[in-house]
Amino acid sequence: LARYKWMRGFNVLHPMGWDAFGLPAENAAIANKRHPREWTQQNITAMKKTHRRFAFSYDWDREVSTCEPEYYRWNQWFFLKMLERGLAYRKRALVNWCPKCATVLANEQVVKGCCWRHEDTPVEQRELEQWFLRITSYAEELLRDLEQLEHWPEKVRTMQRNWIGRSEGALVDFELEGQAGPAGSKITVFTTRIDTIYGATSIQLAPEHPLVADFVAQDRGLGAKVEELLGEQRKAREVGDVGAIEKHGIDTGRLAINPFNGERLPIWVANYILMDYGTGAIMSVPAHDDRDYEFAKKYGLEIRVVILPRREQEPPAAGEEEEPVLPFTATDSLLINSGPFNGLSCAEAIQKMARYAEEHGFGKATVTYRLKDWGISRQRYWGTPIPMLYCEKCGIVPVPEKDLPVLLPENVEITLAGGSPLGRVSEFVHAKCVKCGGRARRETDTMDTFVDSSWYFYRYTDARNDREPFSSREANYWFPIDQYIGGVEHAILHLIYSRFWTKFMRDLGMIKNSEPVVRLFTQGMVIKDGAKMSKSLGNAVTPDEMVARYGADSARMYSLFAAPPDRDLDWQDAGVEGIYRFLGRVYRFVSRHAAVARPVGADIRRSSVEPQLAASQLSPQARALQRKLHQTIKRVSTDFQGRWHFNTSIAAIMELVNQLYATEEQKGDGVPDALLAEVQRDLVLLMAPFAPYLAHELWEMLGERENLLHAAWPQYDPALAKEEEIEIPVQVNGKLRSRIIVPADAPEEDVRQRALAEDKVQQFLAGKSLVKVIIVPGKLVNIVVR
RNA sequence: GCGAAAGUGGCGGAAUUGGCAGACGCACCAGACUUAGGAUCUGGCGGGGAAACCCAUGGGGGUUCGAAUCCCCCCUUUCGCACCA
Repeated sequence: LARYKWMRGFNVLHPMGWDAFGLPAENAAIANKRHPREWTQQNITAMKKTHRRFAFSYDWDREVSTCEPEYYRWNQWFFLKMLERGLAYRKRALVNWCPKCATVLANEQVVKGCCWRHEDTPVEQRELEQWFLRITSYAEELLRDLEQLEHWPEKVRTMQRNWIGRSEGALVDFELEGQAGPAGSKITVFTTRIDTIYGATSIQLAPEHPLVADFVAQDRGLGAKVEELLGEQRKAREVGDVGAIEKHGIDTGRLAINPFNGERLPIWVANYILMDYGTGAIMSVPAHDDRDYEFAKKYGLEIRVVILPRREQEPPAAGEEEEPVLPFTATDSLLINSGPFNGLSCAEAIQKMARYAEEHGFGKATVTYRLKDWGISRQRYWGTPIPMLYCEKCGIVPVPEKDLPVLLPENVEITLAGGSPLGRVSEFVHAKCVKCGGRARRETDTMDTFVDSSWYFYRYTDARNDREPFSSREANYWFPIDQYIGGVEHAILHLIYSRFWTKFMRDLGMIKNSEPVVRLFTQGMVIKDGAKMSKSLGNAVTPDEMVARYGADSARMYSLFAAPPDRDLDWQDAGVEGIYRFLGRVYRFVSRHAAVARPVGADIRRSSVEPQLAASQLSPQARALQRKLHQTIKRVSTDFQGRWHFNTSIAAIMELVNQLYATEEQKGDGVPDALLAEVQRDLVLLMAPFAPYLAHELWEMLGERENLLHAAWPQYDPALAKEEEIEIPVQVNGKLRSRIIVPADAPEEDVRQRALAEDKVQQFLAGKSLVKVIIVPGKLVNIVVR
């Protein structure tokens, strides 16, 4: 895979290092078979072997692996820093569980109800004690700063915006009538439409709402029905289609008081209310909310209109509907039936009513996010141990900084049995409490490996540092990253975690930047017969086979030629063969003509062998070749600097080679050796990024002594790239009728005369009157007649 | 349902700003060289037509001297979001 990624041409453009690649993702069994360090070492060795051969600009001294003890230490150190600042906490929660991975997943790691690595495996919901990182305390900033990431794809920014899901609204307390239980005596609802509160006709609670437990305690009959609702909701979640759930609810028989008008509203429990959004409780306003309307219709609840389409205070005209069509959810309207708030616009009412609630102590304006805290506990062998102890006497005790790192034990019996693999290693589990010296149990969960990837690139700047994660001086020199490359699949995973981590490190005073990455480029995926190629799902295309058959150059060059890198690539084996043929064509040409170019002792740092070949002294054919060369250098160079559309770069090189063959066919008439030598030399340099093996071999064949990698990139001369004569299409009324060949710098009047003089043009002019002649210099002539 | 991106020959794709639609490659056809060709080289290759010419960038309108490109409506595909209160 590493080779493949390289073939796509991305790693070579990455100045700092490689991705935390090769995490064994297939399944927990494979993942846990070996010590992560061993696994990674193996990968690094393989990478080095591959990259030495291809090597461009890697700095091997900076090697970092996220499973080195030093890396564990700093992960753990960061964790303790978060703990100190209240950003890491432990709670019992319903979490996503992938049965294949045998581990917990964060919300971000669930795709359509399935594990992000096993798209065919629905996640289950389990209740577990877990460690969480409070990414939500950065929600506002993570959202706001998206605005300044102007060099990120809009798509990724939108996805993050949606994921954070900011929503402005209000909290309102409804007092409970009757006996209160341990969960308290009021229900707090979250609403974005406080302006409709006079239309509320019931309260709906999530089945897991704490108050529901109180109700059940007081009314045994309720319990079973609530369980049923909860079951329906969990099932819908596992299927990943909460939206399609059929709404069900039960009346608890209890009442709550609307603080605005003192009305008593029935309290229901419903299967479509989610405990983990807002407060897990809503006020139901059937007239002005689609879902509430559907629910009220089903159960015959009262529907009360409190918003009317705006009518500028005037009575409706004759025949105009008095009542809006329900449910009426527009907000550019007026309040009615709302006591003192009648006649206000919705927007006004939202403000005033929230303020009113706050003044009277039963509510306030607030902001809610869809983003939830990041659950990082994983029940795997792979990962950084969470540095915590559970003491029988002292409770939860962090491992002190001086005792870090807590390392993974070496010899672990790996099975797919439930629970953390570390839990079965008694030497690891049994520990002494650092506070009281008594018996303590070590945390046996490890951290999500996304923790590793959240800051690995900072470590690259100072990989050998054993006193701190990295020095601020180094990091501030290098950061933020100018150009980051990866797939869109990390839009709300890695790319949001690492933004969070960066902001946290900034708040620790370690770095100055608030964002890790200035420019983000998301490359397309490789698709073969509809199947996509990925680390976790395996290779739809087997690079090794392609490499064995056609060589790495062909396979790599094809992958760049077949589509621009930001688009998905539809892999076709026949295409690789085409490139293979092209490379053969280049090889054969240079083999035949290498003898003209043996610049013994030539200065390798000069951009060309013979830059001063006077254009005027060349035969037309030689001049054409020279022009083509300079045009090609120009095209390839600008593609590298601009859009990275290497497919067109390669097409340009192919055109140059085609022209070389055409020239050769005509017996090379009048092409001086010096020119041919220059063309071949530059051709090899242009090809080097795409076909390095071949380029190196041809380079030697041309008699070059020094390493190709040290040679300067060829330069083009705009004057030599320029055409002396150009062909200009001549249109009549926008239709192509003729072409004329004129000197490139011909004055407009000449072009006009030539165009009008054309026979074809005259034919179309006959019997009509000339309206005007449009001349786009160097491009075209359009003659308008009527 | 909401949002975004895309739709160009038999196929992958070119056309950076409104200016020759189809670069480059694959596939296919023909020729050359050959004992042979699944090698190589050369040529052809959007559709219709004998030709002149006409038609063609998902469909329909529009702006313009001129539209694959800009605007409006519609269709299709892909991706993201979706009882988020």
